[in-house]
Parts: sequence; structure tokens; C-alpha cells
Amino acid sequence: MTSAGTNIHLFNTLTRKKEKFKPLTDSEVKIYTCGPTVYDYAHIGNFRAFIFEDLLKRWLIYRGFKVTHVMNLTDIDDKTIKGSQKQGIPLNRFTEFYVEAFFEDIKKLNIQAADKYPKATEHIPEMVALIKTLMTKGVAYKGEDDSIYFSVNKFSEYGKLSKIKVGELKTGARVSQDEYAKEEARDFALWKAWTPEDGEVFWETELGKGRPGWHIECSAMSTKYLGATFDIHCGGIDNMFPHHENEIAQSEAATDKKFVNYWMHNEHLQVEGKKMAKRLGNFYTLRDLLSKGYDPIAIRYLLMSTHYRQQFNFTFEGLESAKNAVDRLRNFIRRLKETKEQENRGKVAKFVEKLEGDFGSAMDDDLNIGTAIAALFDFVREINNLLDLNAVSKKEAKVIEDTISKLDQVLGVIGKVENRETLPSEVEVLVQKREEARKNKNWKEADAIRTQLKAMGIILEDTAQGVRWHKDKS
RNA sequence: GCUGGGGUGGCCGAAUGGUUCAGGCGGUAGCCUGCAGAGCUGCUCUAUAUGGGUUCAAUUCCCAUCCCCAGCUCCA
Repeated sequence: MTSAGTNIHLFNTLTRKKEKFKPLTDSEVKIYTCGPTVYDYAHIGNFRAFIFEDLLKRWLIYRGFKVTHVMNLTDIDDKTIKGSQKQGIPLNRFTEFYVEAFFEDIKKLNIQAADKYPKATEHIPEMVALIKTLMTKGVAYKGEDDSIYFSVNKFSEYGKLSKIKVGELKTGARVSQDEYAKEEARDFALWKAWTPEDGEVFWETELGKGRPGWHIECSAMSTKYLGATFDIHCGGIDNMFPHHENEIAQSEAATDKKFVNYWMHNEHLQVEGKKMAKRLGNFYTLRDLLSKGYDPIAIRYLLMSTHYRQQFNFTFEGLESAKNAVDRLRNFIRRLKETKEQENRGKVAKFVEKLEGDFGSAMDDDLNIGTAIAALFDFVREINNLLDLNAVSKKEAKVIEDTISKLDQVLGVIGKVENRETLPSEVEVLVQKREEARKNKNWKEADAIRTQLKAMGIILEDTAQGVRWHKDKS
């Protein structure tokens, strides 16, 4: 490949069209993704976003780009303050707990770590500097409550991302007190003056005693780590307005440069056909599902397997189905490893080529994962056919394995499949005993041992090449 | 209310102005197997929310209706 990812098209929220992807710097991509607000365990809807972003990143890497990925951690806002006060512990101790939980969760879901996880509380000076710039430029002002607001009317392009016309915005049923302090109802806070409810949480800065508004952290931190203009900014669709719209306003008003070239938003998920909500009892964190015994990789597969711009209906039936789909892929790899044929039949190459072509063109088309996975399963079926005919040599099997492994660098669901793990000696003894019994056609004892092993989490399968076993993953 | 995205087989989900509308899961039958599992093959009955329209031809384009979801309320 002469130049990285020459044919990737991505749907850009700014234009509402699929556009050919061209990064600012050849072969390098800079991505900023909105991370979690660390006031609770993240839920599966959060993870759908993070998995989508992971898939995007892995695909860009697969296509040869060097990717720099920054994900923020929102550790200062109403919810984190409230949470820490409720528990009676300092804000940073409260948020640190959920930051750790978040890292544990994404590891379980095989989400590749970002290059940088900046925390809002560690970038107060950067935010203050940015706000000062906005004030100097006359697009920000101090309100009657001493908070600092961004003047939406001063930024003529406001609304270009969400296509919302400022004049048509509903004033909102809930009119909070501080809105009276603003010149315009739609102006948003850059800096919030301290109030008694904030308790111990405040910074003494040139802007006064207070804390940053929500939107400013992303503008300040993305610019610091990725530059005034960078390639891709992702987030859930709910963030499009007002959060991302406000980021654009703050950043572009401050730098007079285009903030982001490609905005990508993932749709939300529903659970059992309904909006996920605590009061509906269909609200799940990753931990909820793991404690029910589900395989995190099956969860990853499920959340990934629907196109990111499509609303997705999460069901437990779907989760079972995802687990079985992943098992099918893993079984396929196991079969490959058992091939003993020496002679190349030459039937494999064309399928490998087709797979790479179909998978690639599907993913290049705005991450069309459904079609890409279909290509993979078509391939699996074709090769299984050949395996049934003993028409796959050891050497060809290795080529297939390498190909799948390469694609799994993108999917992240198959992982290492071992068919030669070391067995605990007691298990080894049982397997041998069963082989003896089978030889003597003592089916009753053989089946009893098989059942016994199953209870121990070991699945036995008798094949033409002899007994095969693997651990029951789930 | 305004704005936007959707409604595809038993379930999840691709795709498309036109030969048989991917793939996965589930079910079922057959092959294989001592059995089971894995795998392969067939089947899963009129599958494209409803009613109109445009067209030689629509699931795909247009209109209306119903339903779901989201934004307008610091939720991915």
C-alpha cells in the first residue's frame, strides 16, 4: 500500500453525507472522543459508543494510518459533585473510583486504550486561558451572577453541526435561576461562579472563584493534545447538541480555524424495544451483565454488529445469539489448527482474496460492519466445506489463520484460540479414562465422564482426528 | 408542539428502482457420529409498518397515517 487508507468514506455529521476521508497529515489521524462522566459505572449504551470508536480506530490502523486518540474524562460537573457530596468524600477520590472501574470495563470489552485520557480537573489553566481569549475577543461576557457565558449571537455559524436554528430554539420548560443572568437564553456557561451547593469544589482563578462549564473542557483539551484543527471527533448522538455545537463555537471563535473536519455520532441503543432507563428496570451496566454470567466478548460483538448510525435494540436473546456467533468463529479456528494435510490443493487463495476484498470495501464504506461480518461468515462456510473434504493443507490453514487474525485485529472478538492448553492432570486422567472406555465401547462410562467434565467446564468433542476439548467460554 | 433518524423473515440485522431481498442466531430434516458436539446440505410457510401515488417495474422515490427513538432539558 503506497498511501494509507485511500478509499475510506465516513459519514460526516457536518455535511450529513458520506465523504472520502482525508486526514490533515498524510497517514496520520488525530481523533478526539467524548469519554465518560465518572460519577457511576458506565452502562452498555456508553459502551456502544466506545466500541464504535474502537472499531473506527482499529479500522484506520488496519488501513495503515497512525492514529492518535484522545479521550477525555469528565470528572467535574453537577453529577460528580453531587455524588461526592452524597458519599462525603473529596471529589477526586469519588471520581478516581469510577475512572478505575471504567478502565477495567474497557479492558474486558477489548477496547484499545486511548493514547491519552486527560481529566478536566487537571486542565483548569488551559480552560481559563481559552475563556480569557474568548472574553478578549468579545464573544464571552460575565453575567450578573459572575458566571461567564458564551454569546451565541456573536458566532454566526452557531448551529452548523446540529442544523438547529438558534432563533427557533424552545426556551425550555425548566428555566433555572441562572438563565436570568444571561443576556440570551441560549448562551451557555463557560465558567460557573461558585455557589454554596458546590461546597468544597472550586478553583480560585483570574476568572473568579468557581468551576468550568461542561463544554469548555473538550475544547481546551482537544486543542492541547491534537491541535487547533484535527481530523475526527466522535460521540453519542445526544452530544451533537448542545455539547458539540458549543465546542465548535468556543474553539472556532477562539482560534479562527476550523475545529474538526469529520464529526461522527453514534445512535443510541434501546433495551427490549424501550429506551434504557433506570425507572424502567432495563438499565444495564457492563457489570450487571457480567454478573449474570455473560461473556464480555459476546457483549462486544453484539454492540459492534449493528451499524453505528442505526438505533440498536439490545435484548438478551440477541446476546445469546452473539455468543453463539463468536463460538462459531472460534470453533472454526480450532478446526483449522487440526488440519494435517500436507498437499496444497490451491483452493484456498481465491477465498482469502475475496474475503479481504469484501471485508475491506464494506468497512471502507462508513464502517459497514454488517456486510463485513457477512463476508467473514461466507468465508468460514466455504473453508469449512473444504475442510470437510480434507482439501486444506497445513500451510493453507496457516494462511487462513493469519488472515482471520488480521481481521480480528479490527473486530477484537476471536482472540487467541488454543487447542493445546495444558490440562490439569486430574482432567487429563479423566480424558484418558474416557478414551479407554470408548475403545472398549463402554459408552455408558464414556458419556458419564463427558458429563462430569462438562460440569468442570471442559467440553469434549470426538473427531476423526481423535478427541478434542476446549474450555466452555461463557 | 417543532426538528431529525427509524419501522425488513421466529429473533437480530444488511442491501437495492428490476434476475433467487446478505449474514448471524433459533427451529427443523438429512449426511457424518456409538451417542453428543462441531461441520456441511435442504427447509423455515405471502419478510420490507399501513394506505395511496409516480414508474414498464418499488422494499427502495413521493404523499398521508400509525408506531418507536432522539434533540429542543449539562444522559453514549
